[in-house]
Amino acid sequence: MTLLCSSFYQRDDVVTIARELLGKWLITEMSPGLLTGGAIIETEAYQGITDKASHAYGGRRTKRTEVMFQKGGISYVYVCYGMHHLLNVVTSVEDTPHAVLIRAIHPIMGLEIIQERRGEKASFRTLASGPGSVCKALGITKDLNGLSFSSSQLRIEDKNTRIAPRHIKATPRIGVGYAEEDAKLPFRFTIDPSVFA
DNA sequence: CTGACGATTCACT
DNA sequence: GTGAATCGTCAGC
Repeated sequence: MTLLCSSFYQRDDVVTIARELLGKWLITEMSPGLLTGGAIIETEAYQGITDKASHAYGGRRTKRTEVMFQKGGISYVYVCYGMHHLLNVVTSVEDTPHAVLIRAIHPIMGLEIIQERRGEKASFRTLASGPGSVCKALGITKDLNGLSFSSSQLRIEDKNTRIAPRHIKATPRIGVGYAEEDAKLPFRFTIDPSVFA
């Protein structure tokens, strides 16, 4: 296993980072030995203060968004609709609040635990197929906000899975209709899970 | 202190 | 495809 180094996260081009996170493994260990994780198959880039879809748009710096202004390589976890946790990867350098939303993973490790967390009814395909369900599947809550992605509890590993650019689809982001012209930007990146079959 | 709303999910039609 | 659930966050008073 290989952790990503700080120079991966601290680049300024969040769109490139969002593309390159595809195929990397996101892994949590919420209690000792209880590993759950899988390969990232969907991401969205949020381009800091100039992006109307971003929580940091216009340089808005609040208690919640503070962690986005820190150095890249840590998590930004927040609650949406009062019930879902969403996980972001903070990128770029200090005071440049770029972030990548992890929207879906292909579950690989700790499948029984993931199924238990998600409930019996969830099919394999939907175990971690949205940003809220990714967090539920991996046990991610606000407790992990601001944590490094090189932690034992929360980590991203490079398994050297090569994703050909032609397998990456770029489309507009989900649920950001309020962002006016920025809502149309092709900042959502997906790959087909069959890559891992 | 208050009101409005959201980077969503799920059950149901 | 539609609508309800549900509460932390933040701007404004």
